[in-house]
Order: sequence, then structure tokens, then C-alpha cells
Amino acid sequence: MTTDQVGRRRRPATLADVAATAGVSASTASRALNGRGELSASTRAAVIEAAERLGFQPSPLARSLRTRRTTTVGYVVPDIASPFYAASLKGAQSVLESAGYRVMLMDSEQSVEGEVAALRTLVNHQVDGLLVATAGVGPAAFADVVDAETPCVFLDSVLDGAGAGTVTLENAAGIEMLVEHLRGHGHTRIALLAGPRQETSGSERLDAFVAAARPAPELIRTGPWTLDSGAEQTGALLALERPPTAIVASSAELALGCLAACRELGVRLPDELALVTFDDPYFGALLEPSLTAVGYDPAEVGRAAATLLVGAMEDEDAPRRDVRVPVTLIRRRSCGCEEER
Amino acid sequence: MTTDQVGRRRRPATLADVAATAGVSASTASRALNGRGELSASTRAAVIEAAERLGFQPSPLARSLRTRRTTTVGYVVPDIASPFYAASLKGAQSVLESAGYRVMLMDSEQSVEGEVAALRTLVNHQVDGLLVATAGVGPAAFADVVDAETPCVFLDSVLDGAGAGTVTLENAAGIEMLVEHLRGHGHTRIALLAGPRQETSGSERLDAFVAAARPAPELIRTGPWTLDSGAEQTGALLALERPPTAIVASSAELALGCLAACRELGVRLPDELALVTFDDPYFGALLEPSLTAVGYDPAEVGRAAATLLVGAMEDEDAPRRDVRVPVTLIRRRSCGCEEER
DNA sequence: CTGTTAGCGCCTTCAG
DNA sequence: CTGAAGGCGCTAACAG
Repeated sequence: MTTDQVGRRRRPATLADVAATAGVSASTASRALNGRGELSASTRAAVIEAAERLGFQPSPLARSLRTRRTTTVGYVVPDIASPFYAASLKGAQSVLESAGYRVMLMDSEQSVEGEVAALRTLVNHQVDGLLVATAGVGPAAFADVVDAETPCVFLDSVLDGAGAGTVTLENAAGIEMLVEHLRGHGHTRIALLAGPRQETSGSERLDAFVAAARPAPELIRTGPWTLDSGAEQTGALLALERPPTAIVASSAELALGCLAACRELGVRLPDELALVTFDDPYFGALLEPSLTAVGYDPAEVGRAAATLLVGAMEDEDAPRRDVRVPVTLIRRRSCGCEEER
Repeated sequence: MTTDQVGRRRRPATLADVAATAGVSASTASRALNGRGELSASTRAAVIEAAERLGFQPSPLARSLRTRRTTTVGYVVPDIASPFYAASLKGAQSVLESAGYRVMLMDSEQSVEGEVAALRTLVNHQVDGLLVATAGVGPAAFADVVDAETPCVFLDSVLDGAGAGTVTLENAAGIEMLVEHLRGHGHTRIALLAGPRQETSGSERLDAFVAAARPAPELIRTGPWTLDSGAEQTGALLALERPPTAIVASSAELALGCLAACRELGVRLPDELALVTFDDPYFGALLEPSLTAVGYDPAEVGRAAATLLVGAMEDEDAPRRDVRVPVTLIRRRSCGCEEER
């Protein structure tokens, strides 16, 4: 397949070239190639043959300019280096590609300005749809930048009632599993390393924790999703007059920070402190102690979001849908369990 | 800034609109906005004001169609979910964006066909340049798909003499440090968990190891860059009649596999077996034992590659350059050292 | 069933 | 210093 009989064509073949060699008009060639309209089998065959022989590839630029469709969707994430977003991107890519769309990725660098800039660029490029893991842009600013008729699916973090749908994790169920499990180990004084309240996963996990654990106020520590923050908050928790006997981390990063702090302070897990976390990092089994966590398939988040988006793009008035991706509890040693298998 | 006086403009303002409101011709408006040609300060000001008032954003599509430049570069990676590629993407993004380019990401899914498809799409979209971490496409196939005048920089894995430059890590120096360090601990029977020979990092690390350690042939085990492979090869090494006393892993994944295997087999690190690795995963300090590794800044790989590419795109005949990104040794406990700080 | 015409939005000669 | 004309490559009306 890689051996074309091309002598290094400088200017790639154009539709006009194809039409000429096939001996038909440009419009006929276009029709044949796009399977539009009725036309005789013989001319169609001739055109297709000519196109193949010339290695014709229609210019997406010209086509998009004419049709006002780009078959491209924009994907905005706060940080592509985060394993979660990287994995969900892959999931989204796979379904979008099989549906004939390309992906244009933009990293908002965790800032609202970055996000607005990204959205602006994408809209300017006339993407047919948007996949957004928002870094916190407000509904007003969003509506200001994104035309109302551009379908948009939010993932991970939701922007109130906007968009053609949302995909989030079963945050509440996950936190409940974690708290429940710690209860089973006899813990009653359980603390939470919480993420930012502005983000859906932050607030949902926090709320679920409050509902499930009914904690004393000082046992809730909020901060960004970083290892450093996790370490710092853990330190504060441990310095309490009555420190917790168990900690629930709202994310893997936070749990890692907790781990680091405990190591630093000489606190032995799980004997002196139990730890469980939302998010199961792929190396969770190799940590010391191995991490009991709530896991899920991040790629599934991307797939679900892309599926929703494709639906919205193909069908003008597809119903708005909100999808939850399921989570499961993975018991390991940091909670006090014996290692499985 | 977010409060435009727009009443939900359906059709975005066009250059013609701007020209009309400014009371000049389209060509003049174009000149004013692009700072091309000589023209009176007053008209220029009028045009700019009109453009701002209408919130004019030139259509990249139309512009590209006309100018044959897209200010877009394609980025092809084997797997964007890999932390290394994700981080280098971020590095590349940052310099490309400040140079006025956008990035179009394609994931080759580790396969040559995927890579060829990705390159074809990118070329078809008339990207101005290419950043490629090849999954193994041959020079012939590459030349077949990518026009010779499209600047291309290879990173991580190099394609013989092709392209406008390459960016790789100091593979040899890194491996030498690792071997040297193990020697310092008294090891003489050192094994290597090697990556695929076809890839530059695989072969360079292998060659450096052979040169530095002069190992018995059975101490070299080749396989893909996966955790599973690392575990499997470690098992084989440990089953040897005369097993190694130390292992050098060619990548973090392989080291993690080694760790998993040792845990499985009840081999205690670093007492019964020392382990060091190329690649310093961000959680390296939290593993048990913490991992002695050769680290580097993956974002720097992306930055360097992007810088090279921008140079090649701006300057027709920029000299071909090959950049090496430096690496450093991070001593932790898996080699037998006491933890630092 | 097929050809002709007319742009999509922009930039770049070529005239004035 | 400015305007008019033409066309990048493609598709969608409109005729035949």
C-alpha cells in the first residue's frame, strides 16, 4: 500500500485534476466521491479510479470553508499531563475517530483565562463540537464565547445547566464505599482530604463524605488536588488534639501527599492511621502500604462523553443526557486489610 | 472583558463587515489588520477600531486556504497516556503557542499503521510542521507520506537521517551513571531490563549498558516497555543458575514490573537484589523501597523539539540540529543507599 | 443524469 | 496610499 507510483508530486492532486483526468466536470467528480445525488455507475467508477490513481485527498480546509463543518471537535482540559485527562482523551479519541471526527486538544493550564482563550480558539476554528473539562469558567463567560448552537459535553466537572450533556463519576457512591469500609475496620473518627469546592468532583465527594461520616468540622481539610496540599493537610490533621484514626483522600494525588507526610513524620500505615482514596493510580499496589482505593475506567469517561457529543452533533435535537461512570472498591493494605490474592 | 455588547451574533463578523463599517475596501482592511504595506495612520486606526467593535476574528480556514499556511503543527505520539509523552506535549505546547502555532495531536496507538494514518491526516490538513515520536515507521514509508518540504523534528526515537532535527535524552550517560553507582555498591553481576531494540532509547540504553557493564549475555532481557514485561523478565533473571545481584531497568515501567515481581517472589530489595532505573516517576520516593533513578525533565524534551521546529519553519534553511536533554542521578534506597535528606 | 455558476472568507497581485 | 479583481479547493443551487 505504501508504494504509490508517485514521482514526488509537489502540488497534491486537486478535485479539478481528478475531474479532468476522468473527463467530467468538477461537480460530477464531487458527487461521485461523496456519493451524493444520482449518477451513472460508469462515470462514478471513472472518477473513483482517477482519484485513486492521482492519490487525491480532498482538502479539509476548502471543504470546511464551503460546508461550514469541520468534522473536528475541541477538547479542553485543565492539564493533559494528568493521567486522568490523558486517559479520558484516549477514550474520546477512539470513538470520535471511528465516527469520522478529529480532535483538537487545548490545555487550559488550570486557569479560567486559559480556558476562555482555548474555547475562543476552538470556536474560531469552527469545531463542530466541544468536550470540556472545565477549569472553572462561569456560565456567562462560557455563553459569551461559545455559540449556543455548538454542541458541548462537559466531563468530570459540570457547568450548571449548560451543554448537551455531562459525564461524571459516581462520586457519592465511591465515597460511601470508602467510609463504609473504614467503618468495617472499626473507625469512627474519620477525616477527609477534600479537593476544591468549585469543582464538581470536589464538592460531590465532600458532600457525600459529610452525609456518610458526619464528621467533626475540623476533620475536613480543603485544598488543591496536589501532592503538596495532601501532605500539608495531613500534617494539620495529625497535629489535632484528637487526631483522626483514618483518612479518606479525595484523589490519588492527595493520598500520595498523605503517604509522604506520614513517612516524614514516622506515622506507620495502616497501624497508626488508615488511609483510603478515591482514584486508583496504576501503581497503587506497589506503594507501601499498597493503597485501598475506589477505582474506575478513566477512558470510559472519555468514551461516554464522546458518544454523547457525537449524538448531539448528528442529531440536532438529541435529548440532554447526564451519564455517571461506575466505580468499584479495591481493597488493599492501607486500610488495614490483608493483601488480596 | 467578557462583556461584549453583542446580542448573540449569529454569523461572526467577517472582514467584509469590518471594511464596510470602517468605510474602506476589504483589501485595505486586510492590510491594516495584518500590518502589511504602507497606509495612512487614520485609516488603519479606523479599521482596527471597527474590527474591535465587531469582535472580528479572521477565519483561520479561509486564511489558510488562501495563504497555504495553517500555523498548526502536528504532534504524533505512540501513546498520549504515557506520562512522558503527555509532559513533553505540554512543553511543546507552551513554546509553540507563544510562537503563534496551534497543536494538532494524534495518537498512533503504538502501531506503524496508526502512525502512517496520523501523518497522512496531518499532512492532508496542511500542518506547517511535524513533531514525531515515531512508533517505528520506516524512512521510505515516511517519505512517502510526508512531503519533503514539511519540517519535521523527531523526539525520543529517531528516524535515521530524516527531518529537520532530533531531540533525545542522554541515554548513554544515564546508563553509565546507573552502572557506575551500582559498582560503587560493590556489584559486579548486573543485569539489564532492556526495551525494544528498534527504538532509539531502547538501543542506545542497551548499547551503553553493554559497554559499561560488559555483562554475560544471559543478563540482558529484552521486551516491550511494560510493567508486565518487566515482571516477567525479572522472574527469568531470578531463575538463573547464577542470578544477578543488581538490575538496571531501562524505564520506569520495567522497574515497576521488577518491583512487582520481587514482591510476588518474596525477594527483598535492596538487600537481596539492588534495583536502579532510567526514568524517575514522580512517585518514585513513595515506593517501597524508594527508587534510585536517572531523572530528567520530560517537558524539556518537548520544549527543545518545538524550538527546533519553529526555527525550521521560520527559516527555510535552518541547519539540522540534534539536541540531547541532560539527565541526573537521584539516589534513593532501592540501590542500597540510605535515603537522602 | 450532468454541466455551469457562484460563492465560503481571506489575501495578493495589479492598477490607479 | 487605496480599490478592484481574481482565486485558494471545494460544494450546492440552478439549469439543461
